[in-house]
Amino acid sequence: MINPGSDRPVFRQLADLLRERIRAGQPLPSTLHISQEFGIGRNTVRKALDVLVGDGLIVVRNGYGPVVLEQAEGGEVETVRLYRGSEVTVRLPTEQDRYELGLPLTAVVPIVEVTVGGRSKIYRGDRVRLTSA
Amino acid sequence: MINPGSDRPVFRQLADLLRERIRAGQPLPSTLHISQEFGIGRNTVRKALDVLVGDGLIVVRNGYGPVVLEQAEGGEVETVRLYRGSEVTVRLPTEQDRYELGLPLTAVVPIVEVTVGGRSKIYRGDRVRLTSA
DNA sequence: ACTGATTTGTACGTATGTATC
DNA sequence: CGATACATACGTACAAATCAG
Repeated sequence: MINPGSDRPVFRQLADLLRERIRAGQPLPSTLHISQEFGIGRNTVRKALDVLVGDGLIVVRNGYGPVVLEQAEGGEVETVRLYRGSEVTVRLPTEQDRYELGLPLTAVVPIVEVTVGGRSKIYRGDRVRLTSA
Repeated sequence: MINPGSDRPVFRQLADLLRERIRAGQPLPSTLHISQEFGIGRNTVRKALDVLVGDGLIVVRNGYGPVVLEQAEGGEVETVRLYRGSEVTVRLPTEQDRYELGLPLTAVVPIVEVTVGGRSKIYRGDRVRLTSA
């Protein structure tokens, strides 16, 4: 299963294993269950989950278990049409952006903000393509 | 300085303080120094640094101290009109992007690529604003 | 509305490994 | 080679959010 002496860190090995489970359609148990199943500290399990959050595969909420997201929306690139008057700005994620998009602290991902008619919407820059309609 | 009983987590409070120091042009000492200065555990300091890494303010390397990156501040913002058929993608800079834009190796800046009619042009994401014409 | 159990969030400490100087 | 500094991983504890009854 997991080799503690491997070159690849435990939390990455675990993330790989959990990724396979998610791909197989399985839900994720609590961090405590996972830590007991693999004999790994809960902190390490949490770090593995951080990786999956960064991949857009799951989200975690306080007091609630990990939630597996739809894989179609997970890594797919969304195409957004820009109508006349749309404005686009790009930035690195603010704390608010990370909260809204479920980005981990260490993920460096461009944020795209599209504003039209005073309303704005943000996207992960690596998962959006804009076309001027 | 830092209020452990605050609603705002310690690592976020610390991240805010360190962000101000970076803005003031100060370098960051080691995690051990920071933890001793503020009386905070090193793990918590490390998490605060994670916040700054995610913001693109610093980078951390194994065996080396935190490195404050150069920030794009005060640069002029260029407005680019997107005509019909334009496509926009966003990414973090490749080596080629850095060469073309003269970006320092340490600068973490989103790159905006505008493609129209097979020709593409890249911009620094923090110095460009796109408007759909 | 309240209680208790579960689960995640935060924070501490400690130890060891690895990279850099 | 030794000293410094970050990376990983363990354990522990308590707070906060959620949920089931």
